[in-house]
Amino acid sequence: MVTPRLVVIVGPTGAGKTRLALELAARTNGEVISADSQQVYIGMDIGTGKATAEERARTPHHLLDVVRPDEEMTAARFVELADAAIAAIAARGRSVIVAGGTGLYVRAMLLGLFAGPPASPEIRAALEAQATAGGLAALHAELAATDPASAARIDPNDRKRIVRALEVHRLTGEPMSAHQARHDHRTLERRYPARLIGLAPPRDDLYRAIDARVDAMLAAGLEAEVATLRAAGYLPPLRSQQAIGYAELHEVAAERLDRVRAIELVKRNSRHYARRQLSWYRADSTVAWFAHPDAVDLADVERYLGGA
RNA sequence: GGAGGAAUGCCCGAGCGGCCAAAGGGAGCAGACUGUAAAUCUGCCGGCUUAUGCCUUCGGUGGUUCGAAUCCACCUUCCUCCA
Repeated sequence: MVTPRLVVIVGPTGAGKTRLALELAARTNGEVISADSQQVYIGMDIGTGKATAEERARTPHHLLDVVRPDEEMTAARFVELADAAIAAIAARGRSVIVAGGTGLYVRAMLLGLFAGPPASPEIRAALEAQATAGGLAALHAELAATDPASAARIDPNDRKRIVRALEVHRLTGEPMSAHQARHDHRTLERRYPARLIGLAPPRDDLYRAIDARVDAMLAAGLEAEVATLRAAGYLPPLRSQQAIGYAELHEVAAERLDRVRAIELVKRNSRHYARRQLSWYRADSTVAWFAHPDAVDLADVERYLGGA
């Protein structure tokens, strides 16, 4: 059995990835896999911009609603689930269309992650304690001693990466950089043949679309969605509740932030996020960019999926 | 009509004779990213393609001074109080 070809649609929020994915799926008898780190959460529909129930009824979607908001989600887990979904779709003889907003997930799916250990809550807690006691600088110094290569690449202020690097070292007795050297993204072959399509509208249009999208989410009941999440006990310290649109509205619900200001912040944070997405994908020279979903040559993509 | 106060870079805002192209924040722009990634982190941000370099800035004009965003005068606009 041959590995299925993938069409992967990437780009910032609000660029029209979902729309394009849907069009492509309809046209090629395909199914959609969402490569989005927030759409995986059950009960977070409006704010994460998930495909609607009708759209999902028409076109099967995968990797949506796979974990509760209080569960851990990781890139590795995403890859497992995506692999299973891809295999299942291919077995049905349908085409696979990936719509990805989360760069790390897309890359992990295409290139894999180094064979390292999963996160260890105990070690992380110990490391965090060490950081609060001796300062982040002390942790970075420790990293410099055990894994100079990683220490050189990781900024002394980048707490999360310092912790992960130290964690990998403690768990495997080997520097993280050694693991990474064995799993070099620059030279690795893709796990699936894929065609990457990037959507990048002119900046002004993108920002306007993002603002409008936030207003539409609010109109669609984002606040009620947050209220439901709260009622279920899903509150901010949770990673899922730190998602843009949710974090700000939780603050409003807790009466710590003015609603109008919160909405401004959601828009601004969405813009910032869009920029980060752009800079992630721009670094990938294999992406073919289009300013608008309509600019994509669907027939050409269809041919690719057909094996041409 | 009278008495005070304020005008700073895209925005907010510090500065109150030299160390100021001017703190800090925001916005904007660029980037990093290998199991928290909608997270986390970095850089740029008056102009000059690079700069320990040059040029033009702190409402306007004119002064004082070796030297002014900082002091003085007048003008303009805004704010507060009295009438």
